[in-house]
Amino acid sequence: MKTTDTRTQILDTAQELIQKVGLNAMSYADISAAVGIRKASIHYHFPTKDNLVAALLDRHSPCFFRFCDAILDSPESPEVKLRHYCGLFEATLSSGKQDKACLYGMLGAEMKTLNSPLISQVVQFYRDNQTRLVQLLQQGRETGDFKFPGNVESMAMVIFSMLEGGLLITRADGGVAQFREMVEQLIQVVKG
Amino acid sequence: MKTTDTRTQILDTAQELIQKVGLNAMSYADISAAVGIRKASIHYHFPTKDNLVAALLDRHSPCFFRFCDAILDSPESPEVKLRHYCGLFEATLSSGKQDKACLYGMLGAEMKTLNSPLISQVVQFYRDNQTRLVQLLQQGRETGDFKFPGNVESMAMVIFSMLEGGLLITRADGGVAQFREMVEQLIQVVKG
DNA sequence: CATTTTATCTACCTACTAGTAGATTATAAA
DNA sequence: TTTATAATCTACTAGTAGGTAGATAAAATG
Repeated sequence: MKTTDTRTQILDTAQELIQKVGLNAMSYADISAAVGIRKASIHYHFPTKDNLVAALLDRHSPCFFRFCDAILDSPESPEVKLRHYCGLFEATLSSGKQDKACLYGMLGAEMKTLNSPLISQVVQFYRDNQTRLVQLLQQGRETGDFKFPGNVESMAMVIFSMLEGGLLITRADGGVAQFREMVEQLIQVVKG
Repeated sequence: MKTTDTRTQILDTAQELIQKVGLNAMSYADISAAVGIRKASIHYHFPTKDNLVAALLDRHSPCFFRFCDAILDSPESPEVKLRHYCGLFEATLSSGKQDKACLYGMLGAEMKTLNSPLISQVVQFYRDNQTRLVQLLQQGRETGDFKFPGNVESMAMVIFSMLEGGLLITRADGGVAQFREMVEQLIQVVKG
C-alpha cells in the first residue's frame, strides 16, 4: 500500500498535462496543484522545466519501445503485429477522458519553442518508430501478407504520419471509434 | 506602392507565428514587435486574443476552400486533383524558412486550451476537408483511376490525418522532400 | 474651419510565469 | 544522540502575459 514517490507523481502529472494541453500551456503551478505539493518542491526534483521534460522523455521512450519491440518480436502474423502497433497509439486516445494525444505529437507541434536537446529527443522518437515500421512492413512483404506498391520506407512514413495526425484529429472530432476505423482502412490498404 | 493596412499586417503576423510556435507561445508583444506598433494598438483592432484568432480563421478558411474547390472543379484527372490537393499542404511547409506547419494542425494540438467557438471553427475545417476528400475519392473510383479497398470515408480520414501529421513530422525531420515522397507513396496506394 | 471618428500612443494593472533563497522538517548514518 | 542529508516549506524575485485608461494625433465629415 505504499504511495508512489513524489518524483514519479510529478512526472506522471506533467505527462498527462502535456498530452492534454501541451507543454507551453502547462505550468509548475498546475503540477503543484495536482500533486499536492508546493511549486518549490517540484524545482527541487527538477530544477528547470527542460530538466523535467527531458526526464519525462528519458522515461517514456524506453517504455514505449519495449512494448513496441515485444509486438515486433512476437510470433504473430505481420497483420496482427501492425494492428497491435497501431493499438499502442489508440491506447493513448482511449485512456482517461479521451482528451490526450501522443506525447511526442504534442511536442512536435511545439517544436520551435523547444531547445535543441529536447528537439533531438523528439526527432529520435520519430526515427525509431520509422525504423520499426520499415522492419514490420518488410517482414509482411516477405511473408506475402502485405501487398502494396512503392517502397517500405515511404509506406512507413505514411503510416506513422497518419497515426500521429489521426490522434490529433480524432481527439477533436470522432474519437476513438473514428481512429479505429481509420486504422482498419490502413490495414486493408497495406494488405493490398 | 500602398502599404498593407495594419489590421491585415496583424493577421498575417499572427498567422505566421501560430504556424511556427503555436498559439500559446505567441504573444501580443511578439506581434507588436514584428508589425512595429504598440501592443495597445493591436488591442484596438482585436480586443482579445480570441477575437484575433477567430478573425484569422474566418479569413483563412474561405481562402483555403476556394483554392481547394478550384482544384476539385478543374477538368484534371482525379489523380492530378489529389496531387494538387496535397500540394496545398506541401505549400505550407515549403514556404518561408520551412518552419511552418498547418494553422489548423497547430490549433488542433492546442485544442484543449481553446474555448468552444474556436474549437468549432477548427473542427469545421477538419470536416470540410473530409467532405472534399470523400468527393474526390468517389470521383476517382467512378472513373477507375482509383482502386483501393474499403470505403471512401475511411480512406479520406487516412489521407487527411496523414497530411496533418506529415506536416508536423517532416517539419521536424526530413523537410519538404520527405513530405513529397510520402504523398507520392499515398497516391500509388490510392491508385491500387 | 470645426467637429467627429479612427487609429495610435504612453503608462499602467493584475495575474501568472519560471526560478531562487533560506528556514524547517523528516530521515538516516555515525 | 548527534550529525548529516534529503525533502519540503514559506516568501520572494524579475519578467511576461493579456488587457485597460486615457491622452494624442491623423483623417474624414459637416
